[in-house]
Amino acid sequence: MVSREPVRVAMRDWPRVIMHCDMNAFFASVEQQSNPELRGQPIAVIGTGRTVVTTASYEARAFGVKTGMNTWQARQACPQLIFVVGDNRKYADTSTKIIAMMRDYTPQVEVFSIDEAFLDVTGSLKLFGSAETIAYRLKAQILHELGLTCSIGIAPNKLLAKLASDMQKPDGLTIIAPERVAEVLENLPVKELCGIGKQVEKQLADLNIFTCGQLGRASVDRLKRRFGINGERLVLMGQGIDDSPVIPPEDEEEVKSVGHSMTLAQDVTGRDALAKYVLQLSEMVGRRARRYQVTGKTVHLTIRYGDFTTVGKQQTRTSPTNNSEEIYRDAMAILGTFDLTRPVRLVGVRITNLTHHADQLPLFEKERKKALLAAAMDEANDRFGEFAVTFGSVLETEEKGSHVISPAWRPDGIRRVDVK
DNA sequence: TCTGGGGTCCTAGGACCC
DNA sequence: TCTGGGGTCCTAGGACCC
Repeated sequence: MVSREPVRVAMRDWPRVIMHCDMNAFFASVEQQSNPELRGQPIAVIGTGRTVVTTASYEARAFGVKTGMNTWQARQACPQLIFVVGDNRKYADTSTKIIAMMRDYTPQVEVFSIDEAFLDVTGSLKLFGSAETIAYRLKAQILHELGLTCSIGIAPNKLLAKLASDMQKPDGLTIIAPERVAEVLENLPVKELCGIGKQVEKQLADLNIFTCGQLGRASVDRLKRRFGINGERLVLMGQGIDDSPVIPPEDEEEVKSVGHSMTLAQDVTGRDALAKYVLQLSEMVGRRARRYQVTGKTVHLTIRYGDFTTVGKQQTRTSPTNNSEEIYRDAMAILGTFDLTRPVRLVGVRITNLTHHADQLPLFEKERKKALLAAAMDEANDRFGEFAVTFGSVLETEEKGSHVISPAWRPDGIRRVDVK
């Protein structure tokens, strides 16, 4: 069923041959490669401020260090743990190199996150022999050039390829052939499928559905009543059916929202104290929106109180904007409607309802000046680093938007990998 | 010293218009 | 004057993924 050793599977008979490649402990492995002293050591990649473990090396995992632990918990699990503050640029650069290697085998590469990708290699089999050959060559190339390992799953669709890549870690290669699908899924807990989280798992358990086998045999009508339009998809997932295509970056849908949020170093009370964070976030959002050439008609502000209750409000404008000051003004107007006598832990600003613009300047003098000023500030920021120049009190804040990192973080340029 | 950050999609209710 | 229904836009919140 699931093969550890190479098996000669006649993949040319498969309707589609999909690979999923998942980098092993990506951030931690990159750090261990760039600093030999960290190799073989238990390390945890973290952010700054109130942070959690983003990635633990396999050495650290052996002690029970897990993603999502705070630093105190991680230290408890492994006293000799070495903490490394993550470096997004480094991971983005490495990721870009890996994507480029993948594109040597097929243009059909979907960047799922900074450390995961799907490849549709159906059309590449003739040239390279088999998907296994491609997988081995890709693994060897990534190991040789970057010193990194990955786990690869090969299956007839994305759902199963992703499941397969998860089955052997690190450095695995797992094939789920069409004729083995039913066997693999029969006793597999539903939670193992990508798309089924804790809540769906619980609701399925209420219906006495625990395994994919049971899910696949469930009544579509019954699941539709519980899950609405997702009911049918769930049954199909249980059967291992998934027709979703591999979508290369150039065919990706346009981005639908742009936002930033930050957990503050300490809980903060009061509008005035929060204003500078809202300002900084608005500037970050505006700057990125301008870089993407999008404007947003709706501004969202999110607040998380010290007790972790999270509230948000949105406000739709008469005209879309990507101007930091305008975003800031709207965000502050929303902020004023919340109870700010309670300690606030997190603040977030986001714009949605986006319009995508061609490269052009506004028609009216006032708007044109604003846009030119913003463009000049963007250029300075790009050259001198984030937040070197801004219109306000951002420089007074201690936290320079410490961009806490995540393996799912999409670096600039990854979304739009050049075809050439 | 519990609990990060950036997204997408879905639901459900209300306003408003035809 | 009263009634129903569909479409669109908006808002709040939550599930889920990395």
